[in-house]
Amino acid sequence: MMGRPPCCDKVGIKKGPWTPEEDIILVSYIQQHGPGNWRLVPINTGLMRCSKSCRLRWTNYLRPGIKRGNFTYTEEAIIVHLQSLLGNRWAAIASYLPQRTDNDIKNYWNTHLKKKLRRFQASVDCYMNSKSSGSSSSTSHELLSSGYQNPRHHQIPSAYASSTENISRLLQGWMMKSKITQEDEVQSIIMSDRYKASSSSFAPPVLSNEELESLIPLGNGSSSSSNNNNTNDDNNNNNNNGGCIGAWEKSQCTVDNQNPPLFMLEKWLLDESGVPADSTPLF
DNA sequence: AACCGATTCAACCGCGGAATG
DNA sequence: CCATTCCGCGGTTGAATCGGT
Repeated sequence: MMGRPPCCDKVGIKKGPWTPEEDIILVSYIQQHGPGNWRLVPINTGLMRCSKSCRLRWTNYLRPGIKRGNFTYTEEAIIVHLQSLLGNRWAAIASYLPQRTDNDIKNYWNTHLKKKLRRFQASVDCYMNSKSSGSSSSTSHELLSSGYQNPRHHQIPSAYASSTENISRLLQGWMMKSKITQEDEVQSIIMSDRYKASSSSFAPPVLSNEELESLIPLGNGSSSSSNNNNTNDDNNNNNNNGGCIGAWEKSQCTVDNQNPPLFMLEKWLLDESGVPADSTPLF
């Protein structure tokens, strides 16, 4: 026989939102067999879902250790930073934030951060124009703190989101039965071969919270004339030698005529998150 | 209270690379 | 190698929800 055995056939496949009953079936199956081999999941469980849908449901909502709800300013800054380095490689970005899924990060970028960036760019343009005409005495801080508020930023999770959290909680500890901490567990899941494979050629280090935070040096005003028009290919090159942090450092000193330096954006993000820009540096 | 546009986010789709025989 | 299938990723969709009028 050539190639792999055929996937589940597409006849009678159910689509749309998952029910709690389906979640329980999926979770208890994975509890017994572990994640992976998705082709067999609908066959063995009787779920009328395709293997893709099962994998997506598990990786994005049911697996233990997923953090839902509002993104912190630290997470925002990390995402902005990594997006500038890696482009829209959400899986790679998500590997730096083990508690967040690529889908969540992608959604958050598209619904929140992209708008913030646009407003930020507009503010900077406005500031640059007023500077060149010499007509304004506004500080960049005043300009960047332009009072944007997302009315739904503190949205309450839906009832069923809570119930999936509960299902996840039931699973806490099943995967690594022994003495490891929950955080270790999350990281071990993320870095298991299966999840590592999802990052394909990109294999970043898994960072502790402290290390993550140390990646966000705020208020560093250094800049150079280097160009920030990173292409994805450029970023891939950076990744290949594990040089992500090196590239990161490069971006720290990066500014061009179109794009403001990242530290300004981070400062602005903090402003918007209600963190006093001039308060004691967090890191 | 009812309508309507805007927003969010869970889920789907299509593609490309990896894996397999 | 080649054909076939699996798997994971990123882009997109659309139902649910929110806020304004």
